[in-house]
Amino acid sequence: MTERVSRITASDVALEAGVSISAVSRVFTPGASVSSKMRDRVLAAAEKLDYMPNVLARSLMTQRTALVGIILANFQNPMHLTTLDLFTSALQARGLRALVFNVSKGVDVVESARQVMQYGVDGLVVAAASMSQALVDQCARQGIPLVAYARQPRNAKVNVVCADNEAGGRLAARKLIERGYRKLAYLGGPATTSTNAFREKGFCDAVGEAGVELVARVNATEYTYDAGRKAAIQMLDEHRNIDGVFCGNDLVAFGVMDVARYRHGLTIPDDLGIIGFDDIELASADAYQLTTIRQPMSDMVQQTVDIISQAMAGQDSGNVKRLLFPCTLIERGTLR
Amino acid sequence: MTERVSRITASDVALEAGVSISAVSRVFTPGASVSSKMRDRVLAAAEKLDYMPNVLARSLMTQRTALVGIILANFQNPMHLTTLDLFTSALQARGLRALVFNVSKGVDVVESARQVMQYGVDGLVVAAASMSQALVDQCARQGIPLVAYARQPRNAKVNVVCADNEAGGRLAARKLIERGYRKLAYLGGPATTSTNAFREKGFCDAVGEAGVELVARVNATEYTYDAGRKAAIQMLDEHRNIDGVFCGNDLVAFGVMDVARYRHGLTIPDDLGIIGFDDIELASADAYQLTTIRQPMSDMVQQTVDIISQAMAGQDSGNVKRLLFPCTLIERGTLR
DNA sequence: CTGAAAGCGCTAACAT
DNA sequence: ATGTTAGCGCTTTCAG
Repeated sequence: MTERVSRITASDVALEAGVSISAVSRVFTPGASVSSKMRDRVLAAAEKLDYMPNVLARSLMTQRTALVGIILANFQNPMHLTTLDLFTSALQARGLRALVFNVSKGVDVVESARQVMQYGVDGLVVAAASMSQALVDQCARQGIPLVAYARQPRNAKVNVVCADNEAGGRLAARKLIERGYRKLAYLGGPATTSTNAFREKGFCDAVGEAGVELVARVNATEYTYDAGRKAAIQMLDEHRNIDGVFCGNDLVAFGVMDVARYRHGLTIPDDLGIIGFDDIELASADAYQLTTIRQPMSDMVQQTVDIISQAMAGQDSGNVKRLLFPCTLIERGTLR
Repeated sequence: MTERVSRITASDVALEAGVSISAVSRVFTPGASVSSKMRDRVLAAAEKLDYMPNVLARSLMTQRTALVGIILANFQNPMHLTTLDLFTSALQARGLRALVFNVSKGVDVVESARQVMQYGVDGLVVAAASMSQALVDQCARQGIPLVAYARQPRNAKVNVVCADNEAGGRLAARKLIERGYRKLAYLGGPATTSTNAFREKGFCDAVGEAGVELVARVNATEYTYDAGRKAAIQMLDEHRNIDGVFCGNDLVAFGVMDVARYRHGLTIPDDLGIIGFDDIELASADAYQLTTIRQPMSDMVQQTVDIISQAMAGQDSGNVKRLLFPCTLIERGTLR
């Protein structure tokens, strides 16, 4: 019984307005060349029939879809809701749409990328996930701008927008040492992630250079509270003398703090100093008051979208960009 | 210098394999009718040229895009990262893709819906955002399945998948009363949201029916920690005798707990009982150990995707579905 | 400024 | 089972 009326097309509007199809097309094409008389007639007919151009059909001719693929791993880290928030907003502000792919649960990044490319995306951002040479090549071949977001791949031929995690690690080390902590530990995120690698390197290098003892160096299996808690239990049980720890992210830091307080009865920041990473909303909660390192997410996303839209506009300088954004320490109450 | 090679098309493959274009098309069409000899030749050529069919061109004929629009407000509530996680996964599992729209910051839902429809989406889910009659009508007219997710609109003519928030509110009230709390308060989310309205109604009704005193009835401006904290400061300052509060969500509950503990020196659960909503990861953190109400998100998302894909398959019974999912109480440490 | 005609990459009858 | 022929809804020369 459902009257399955197919969508109104340009020719319907043309008929209604008594003009040609091309006329309709021109009215709906930004850089047009239409008389105001024509525009009014067409617009009236379109309004009446509730017409909207079919972007897909259009893209077949224009070779532009205004679609930007976002491949995101790690839907566990609450920070990435902000990532998606910022990306969708920034894209929408430029008239672009986000085609989101989830590669969390063992989904193949390369396969996802292939699928996303079948939609003729005008750009691709791979956020917090690794990517293959094949993917990079394919994008290059098809002239699709590709940017690795919040990731520092080894591959030199791809745009990178990322926090300067290594500098962030050094910053954490310097601050801990400056405040008198002398038995330091690193409790990072998954060993496989590039964020972990750089934060760890920066931290450990700076600790070593200062001649301070690095008591432990552990990885949580995920960037989550539970994983942080589990890792902390093991680490703190084994090394009772740790007095300062730099954590892979805020969630992991919360896990460490809870284990320290509720399992070992330690006082923060006197017995144990803590630094996190990301500055999520709850970092400022009274229960944690976490001193942490913030990355300029807004700027990073904006830059990413800029790179993509510039490349789309053909203002592509051709050479890839590697943008590392400085992190800042947000002082709260977990350092003495 | 960049050799802007346009994408490989079916005719390129046909040429390479020495067959017709239709043959190529058939090989890449699931319900095919191709000899294995042909399939091999085409596949070999496709492989060699790295061909992938253009889904947009295809959808022009098939009238299917495999695109499902997700219009989401409230990118502040960390629970919705789970929402997006589940939706993208469930859609991908069915070969569908998520076209995500952000209507957080004063973006018009109806306008977003129009834009999303220009992409010829096969389905539309409006998550945690209000929708207009116009949108409902337009979807109906074009035969696009539409479901309101985590929302209970007044409009009767739209599919609804939502937690039974009213029952959840009653559950909270009963539990608080059962544990001996007698000066109750409701500290909900934004007054404009349907979730708040139903949770509030259920809670207040049940409190009233039990003849227990409802001391305060307040709304946080957002479903966030900060908003919860602000509202709690005011509420707890004004009403010192409150001994039990049901919160709009877990984040708000954290705010209330922190104000109670760190500003008023109250002990939870002895001086004050707390119940939250959502059961986010941190609800189980040692620092909070929040007793809360969980909605079956997985089931809800699965049902939503089912409704959409059934409608797409034409197995549409025609009548709209209104599914209210039961909530369950997760006991931790904020009730005596 | 406007209309006619060709064609974007693909699928779906229709023949063979 | 395969090739041929028409389009899907739109943009874009090209004439006028």
